[in-house]
Parts: sequence; C-alpha cells; structure tokens
Amino acid sequence: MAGTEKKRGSATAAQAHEGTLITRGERKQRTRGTLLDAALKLMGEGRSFTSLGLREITREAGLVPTSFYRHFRDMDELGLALVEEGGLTLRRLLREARKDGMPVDDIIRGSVRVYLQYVREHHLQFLFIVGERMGGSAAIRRAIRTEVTHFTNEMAQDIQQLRLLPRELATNTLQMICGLVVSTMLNAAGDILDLPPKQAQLEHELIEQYVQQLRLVFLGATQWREKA
Amino acid sequence: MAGTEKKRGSATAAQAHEGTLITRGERKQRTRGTLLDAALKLMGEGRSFTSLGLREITREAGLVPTSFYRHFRDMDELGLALVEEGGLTLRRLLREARKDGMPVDDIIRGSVRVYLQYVREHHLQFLFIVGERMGGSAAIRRAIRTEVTHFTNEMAQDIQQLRLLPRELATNTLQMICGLVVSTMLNAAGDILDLPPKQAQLEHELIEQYVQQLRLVFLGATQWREKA
DNA sequence: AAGCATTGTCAACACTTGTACACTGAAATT
DNA sequence: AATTTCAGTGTACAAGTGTTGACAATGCTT
Repeated sequence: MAGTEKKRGSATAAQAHEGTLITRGERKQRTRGTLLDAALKLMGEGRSFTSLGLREITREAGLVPTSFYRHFRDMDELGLALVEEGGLTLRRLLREARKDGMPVDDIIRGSVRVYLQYVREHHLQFLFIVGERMGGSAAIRRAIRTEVTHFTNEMAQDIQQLRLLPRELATNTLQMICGLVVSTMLNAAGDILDLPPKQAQLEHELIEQYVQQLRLVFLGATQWREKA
Repeated sequence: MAGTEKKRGSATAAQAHEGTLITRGERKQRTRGTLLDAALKLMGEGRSFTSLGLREITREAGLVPTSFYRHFRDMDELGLALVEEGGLTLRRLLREARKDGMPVDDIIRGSVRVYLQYVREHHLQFLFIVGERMGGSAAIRRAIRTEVTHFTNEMAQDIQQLRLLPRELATNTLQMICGLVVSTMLNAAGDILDLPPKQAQLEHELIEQYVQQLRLVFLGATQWREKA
C-alpha cells in the first residue's frame, strides 16, 4: 500500500538533454496524477466519488479505458490513493498553522479563518474526504478514519506543546477534545463547500456559528476536571 | 412533494369483507414501501445509496424495472422519500425521549445509551441519513440538511422547556449548542454503525468517548456568557 | 353493469460499463 | 546495437443500465 516505488534507483542517463524531463517512471507518475486529478475534477462537478466509473475517469484524463489498469487495480485503489493525498494535505495544514503561529488577539476566530481559506484552496480534496468519510466504500471509509485519527493525534500533540490548554489534562482527554474539534471542522468544511456561491451573508453566519461552537468547546476544555 | 394523498376520500365499499384490506391506494403505498425497504436493505449490505440503480431496487423488491416509475420519477425522488421517512424517525426519537424522561443521576450517559439503542433499532435509516448527508446528490444533501436543522431546533426548544441549561442563554446560542450536539451524535451514529460486529471493547471505548464529548459541550454551555 | 383509471408486466431499445487480449513504440537494460 | 520492459492503444464482448411503448388485470366511478 505505502511504498509503491519499485526501486527505480540507478537512473542512468535519463532526463538527458531536453527541457521536459522524460524518465519513464516519472511519466508514469505524471499520468497517474492525471487520473487522480480527473477523479477530483469530476467530483468538483457535483458527482460523488462512489458514483464515478473507471471509464469516466480515463475519458476525463484523456486516456483509453484500459490504461487505467496500468495504475490501479480498480476504483477502490484509486480512492485509497486519493485518501493518502488528502491525508498529506491535512498534515500540511497543521504544519503551516504551526509555522505561521496564530493571531493572539482572537485565536479561535483566526484559526477558523485560516482553516476555511485552506479548505477553499484545497476544496477538491476536502470535498472527497468529507464526502466519502461516511458514505464511501468500506475500505475508503476505513482509510479516511485512520487518516483523520492521525491528524487528531498530531493536533493534540501540538496543543500540548503550545500549552493552549491547561496541561493537567490527561492525554486521553486531550485526544477526546481534539476529536470533537476535528469532527466539528470537517463538518464545517462540508457545510461551507456545499454553500451556493456568492451567498456572503449565509456564509458569514455559518462561519460565526462555527466560531462559537469552537469557543464553547474550548471553554468546556478549560473547565474540565478529570473524573474521580 | 408532501401530500401525495390524492383525495381518495369517499372510500365506498372498499376494504369490504376479506381480512387483507385491498383499497387501491393502500396497495400502492404498500409496494411503494417495498421499494423504499429494498433500497434500505441494499444499503444495509454495504452499498451506498448513490451507487444503487433503479433496476437493482425493483429486483430486490420483486418487481419489474418499469414498475419503478409508477412510484418515483427517478432515484433522486426515491431518495427524498427516504429522507422524509428518516426525518420522521428523528422526530420520534425526540418524542420518545420527551415522554420517557431521562435518568436524573447521569443524564448524559443515559441519553447516549438511549440514543444509541435507538440508532441500532433504526440502523438502516441512520445509515442512509449519515451516509448521504455529505456524500449524496445535491438535492438529497439539501433535504437532509433541512431535516437535521428542524431536528436541532426542536431539540433546542425541548431543552429550553425542560430547563436543562441556564435559561439566560439566547435562542441563537441555544441553537448553536444543539447544532454541535446533533452533529456530534450523527458522527457517533456513523462511527457506531461502522464498527465491526462483536467488538464490545472498541464499542465501549467509542461510547465512552462520545459521552465525554457531550459532557464537555454541556460543561461549556453552563459556563457560557453571551458576547459583549 | 359498463367504462375509466391505474398498478404492474413484457419485450425491446440504445447506451454505458468493466475487463480481456493482442499490439505498438519508445525507454531502459544488456 | 540488440534485446527486454512496459505505459498506452485498439478492438471486442458480455452484462448491466435507464427508458419507451403497448398490454393485461383489477380496483374505482358512475
């Protein structure tokens, strides 16, 4: 599953003289990417991944149907590749947030703003993750769940290191809290991406609601006392 | 959409003498139900609604494909009927909870237990609602959202009447809180229904996590102060 | 009792789908 | 320079799809 790299090590005199580099494996990965992008694009047009067909995707990618098999055994395998890609996108979100640091005056509102901008920048990936998280095939749901759990744990770790919450919270508790935060934000992503365009008013209300929800969660977190 | 009742009022000598009542409209609604059940059953076997076909459903229902059109214009319309059915199931949940009253010693854990039992009793409906809430067709997502919003508002009303939270909370705030509660419980339903069977350990941990999350939310709610 | 309305059936249609197999051309290996 | 490997092509097929139209049976109306 991970490490489909072959070894492809030696790399003799491959990408030699012309501008467009041409080593074979690279070309392969490129059209593989074309397939993934085609799937995402179709989802962007309102289709759900589950309803996509192999032929539809190769058509969109400008390939002949049978080429599909050179890259994926079936649609489920392509879906798993998309999950992996999406997982990477999630990590990058945390990494960037960590680097930039959050606005200190209103951490939560700032975070939500940054988050939603990020969601929009990668809206196809989020469309896929949020849409298939509960509706997709068993294998894909499972994979997404794993990815989201990892994300949650990383977030918990970050919060601990940045001391954003009282540090007497047990690790389990912290994870539980982050689970709530993450599911809320995935929910938010789904709602926002589903909004009819150019509805600034509705959008603002939605955002404000999610800001409040997160405020509530963090308020609860600061008051939390471990059970007896 | 609502009120497909025709008038069917007069009801001459219809359900006359035999045990099985046979009035025409009744028969129709019965096979209509068979179609809905067939769709739900197929989902229960791991398929997602979006991936179901009209033929598949009539086959499962023991009908010929063309009969489908006597009841629904297309799959989307059947989906909307399922949403309506699901919405009804949600209301019943609130109604029963209201009637039974909650255990006073540990309201939250009790509620979660009752809720999850209810989810299991109607697992097909929840499978559908939770699964298509973010992944289905635009029309279906919209309908589910409406239904969930209504549910949320009813819940807010109940909480207010039962004085389960400090009554100085603004209506908006209360709805915001209930929104968080509802999305958390839908999330819970999705997780629980996706659990491999006979995994009592995992299940218990999951439940405990959701109990804690709701505790956190209510803790935050009792501490909430309206913004300036 | 006669006529109308409507649920369900049957046969057929034009497509689309996933997959198999043989083939081509060029990159990679020898 | 000769040979092997393999991403991408072309053709073909069996199976499944949504939809049409004409028809049968039976409940409902008058």
